[in-house]
Amino acid sequence: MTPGTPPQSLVGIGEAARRVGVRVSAVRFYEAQGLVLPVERRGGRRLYDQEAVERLAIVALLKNAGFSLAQIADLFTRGGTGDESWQALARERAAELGSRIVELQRMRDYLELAQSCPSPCLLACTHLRAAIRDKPVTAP
Amino acid sequence: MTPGTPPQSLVGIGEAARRVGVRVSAVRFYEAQGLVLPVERRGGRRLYDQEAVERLAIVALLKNAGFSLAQIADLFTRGGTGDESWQALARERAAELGSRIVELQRMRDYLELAQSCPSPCLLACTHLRAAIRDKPVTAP
DNA sequence: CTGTGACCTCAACCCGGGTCGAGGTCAAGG
DNA sequence: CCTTGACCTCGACCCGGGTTGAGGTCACAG
Repeated sequence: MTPGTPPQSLVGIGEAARRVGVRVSAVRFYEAQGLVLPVERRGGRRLYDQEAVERLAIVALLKNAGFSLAQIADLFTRGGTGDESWQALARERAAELGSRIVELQRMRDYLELAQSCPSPCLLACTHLRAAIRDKPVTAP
Repeated sequence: MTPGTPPQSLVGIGEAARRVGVRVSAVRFYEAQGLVLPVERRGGRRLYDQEAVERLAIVALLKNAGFSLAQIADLFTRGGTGDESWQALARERAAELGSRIVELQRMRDYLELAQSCPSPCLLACTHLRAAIRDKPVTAP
């Protein structure tokens, strides 16, 4: 073996899934969707190196952040330059996340206000009523 | 007609849905799930008053904030006092929302960093790699 | 009287994102 | 030798959250 190449520590699908915190079935599913690949197969079995496990972890991370599998695939398959670069897409997504965050913050604020509301039912809570009156409930 | 009772302005399901920004089919679906009810039916047709439309709007709002229909139903059907009060549940949900917000903020920060990353592919982006190394990628 | 439009019910279907189970292969250990 | 455990494939199934379509009922306009 060429010197300087350590054992690489390949792991099976079970171990890979465990490390990333997803189920084995999900890993296979992601593979079927083209999101992740084992570095190699030995006797039919998938083997993952550090790189591949990290890729899986990135999928899990993005998914957890609310991206759909299709969006993740899109991020992965784009090139690094131009208008259609992955950076451009990342910018878009970051902006979307930004507005999502603002929405959630408003919601959290309402819920916190609501905690000190004496109404016997959430539906009677004036804070929540206020929340919906802020929005285009009664639209154009 | 008793004096002092204005026409109440009842609207049909189409108008109610339009005001809240959801589809008619979704309104019926929510009704089937017990989340919302028309104030009355005339000749089989659902009629909604301001109150009912607001309730629908609250459903839409909560859903948009990431609550499942079951969670929303739970919020609605709880009483106003004690350990199982809707306020208590609102507190829990607010806390969950809080951690969700933090996660999303981290993700947004990573994506923003990533925009200035020269890698030809997102998978090579060191910022994102950093993101996953912060987490329990390689677990216990 | 006949459209047209808004509404009704009910069952079937769709999509995303997986999960499950049957039936089979392999390697290592007792 | 035989079991055990981890893995394989493939097709069926599940759940949430709706959407669609067929077939029918109204009310009002022309």
